[in-house]
Amino acid sequence: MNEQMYVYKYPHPAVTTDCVIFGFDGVSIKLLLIQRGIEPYKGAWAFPGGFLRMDETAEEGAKRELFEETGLKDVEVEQFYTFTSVDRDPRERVLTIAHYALVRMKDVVGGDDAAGAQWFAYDEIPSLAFDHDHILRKAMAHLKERICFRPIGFELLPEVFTMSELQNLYEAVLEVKFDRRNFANKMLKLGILTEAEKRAADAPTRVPNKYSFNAAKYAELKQRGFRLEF
Amino acid sequence: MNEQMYVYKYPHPAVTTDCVIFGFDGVSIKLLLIQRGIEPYKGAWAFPGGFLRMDETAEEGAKRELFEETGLKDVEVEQFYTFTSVDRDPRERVLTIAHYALVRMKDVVGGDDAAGAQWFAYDEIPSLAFDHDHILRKAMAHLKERICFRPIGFELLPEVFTMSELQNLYEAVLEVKFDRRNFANKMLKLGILTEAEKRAADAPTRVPNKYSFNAAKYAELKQRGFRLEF
DNA sequence: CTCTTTTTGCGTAAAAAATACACAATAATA
DNA sequence: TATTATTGTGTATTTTTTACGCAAAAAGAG
Repeated sequence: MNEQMYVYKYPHPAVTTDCVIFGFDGVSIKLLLIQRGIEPYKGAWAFPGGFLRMDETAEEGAKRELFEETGLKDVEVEQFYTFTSVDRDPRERVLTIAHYALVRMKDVVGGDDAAGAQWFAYDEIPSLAFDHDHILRKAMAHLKERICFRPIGFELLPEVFTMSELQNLYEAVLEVKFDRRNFANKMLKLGILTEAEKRAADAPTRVPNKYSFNAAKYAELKQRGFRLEF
Repeated sequence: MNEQMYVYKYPHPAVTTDCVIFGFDGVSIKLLLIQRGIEPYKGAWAFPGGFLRMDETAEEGAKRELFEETGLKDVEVEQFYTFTSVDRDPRERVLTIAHYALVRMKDVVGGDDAAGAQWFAYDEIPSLAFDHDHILRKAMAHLKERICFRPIGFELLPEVFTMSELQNLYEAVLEVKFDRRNFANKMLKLGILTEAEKRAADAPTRVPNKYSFNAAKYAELKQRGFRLEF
């Protein structure tokens, strides 16, 4: 235990990072929360996160905390907003640099294990610690915007999926319904889908076609962006 | 002069806010810079900004610093990214919460007066202090994205303007050229333009039509967003 | 096991939107 | 005074979007 103190000539805020982690179970969007073990808000649910260290960037800090609290690693997190309300933390002035990430739900090891990390559907989220309700709303809005500019399926869906699953994902995020044929046409025209396991043409069995993402084209579109109009 | 010190149990970063201010002179996009009066980077050009106070949000701090350094007030600034590289400031660990705003150039009082604030065309910007080159690139990318989702003309153009001026603005930001008739059609269809000072139909004088923004519809579109495809 | 409901594959016709493009008159510039 | 650039005006063509029906198979209900 060391009693070192840090002294500055001017007041400094504390800085934390938080991670809003989105998943998809085939039907609806889920969020990964942890139950706080310490005060303040002990016992309340919150987004994984914690104090930034002096030798790491915000992104590095977000990834580190995410791993420590949920076991998730090798996740691309992206900063989306810094929350700076003066009284958002009862202890002292604390800013939080909020990040989000999309993950396959099965990649989270102890879904609801000892780690205390657990998935919640968006409309079943309990009251959250700090201003995390606010962060949640902003993150959701961010995801809604993002889905129209960059593909998001690769990170959220299993390797191989059906067109309906993809459509369900888009409908869940955007909260709208699409015509199934037009949706498929639009997606296929983007050129990021590969038809996987083509059914034998002679087999008249009516099983949904399976698709996977063409990683190269997906990455290119994600990089370059596009405009999806719905 | 007070010698007060601020003591924390854990190290805290310093936090600043910066403002990237965009203007438009009818031909090209301009940015408002100030010349630093103190070390580090004394004499170098930089975006207006400074240390966050403990009793203000980032947005409030950004506006305050902007006013102090350039005289600009009543400007809507919007946060777009927080820069957290470990060594971005030689003095100590400093994060900066970067904001941007669109203003009419004439609203800046002493354009290049004692205040030391001055407009620079994007491609004539000198080497900047800190990591402000980096901030600049990110801000520019941000503006490019934003122009496709929200109208930006109202903040940058004079009250009354011609269709060519509006087109020049879009071409300058997006670095492309449009067919003048198609551009006008697209803009008019958005419904945010009002034809100002309609020329007498009998006056065969070939002077450009003047437009202004319909503030209500502009605000609605800005709020709701849209998708401009070019 | 049978019946009902839902999902799937397949493609086209109609409507809407985007694009390319010409000419004559005026204003600005050389 | 001559040359160049800008402005107003509208249409034909191409491309994109949208709405939509049917029959077979799978899944679910009873």
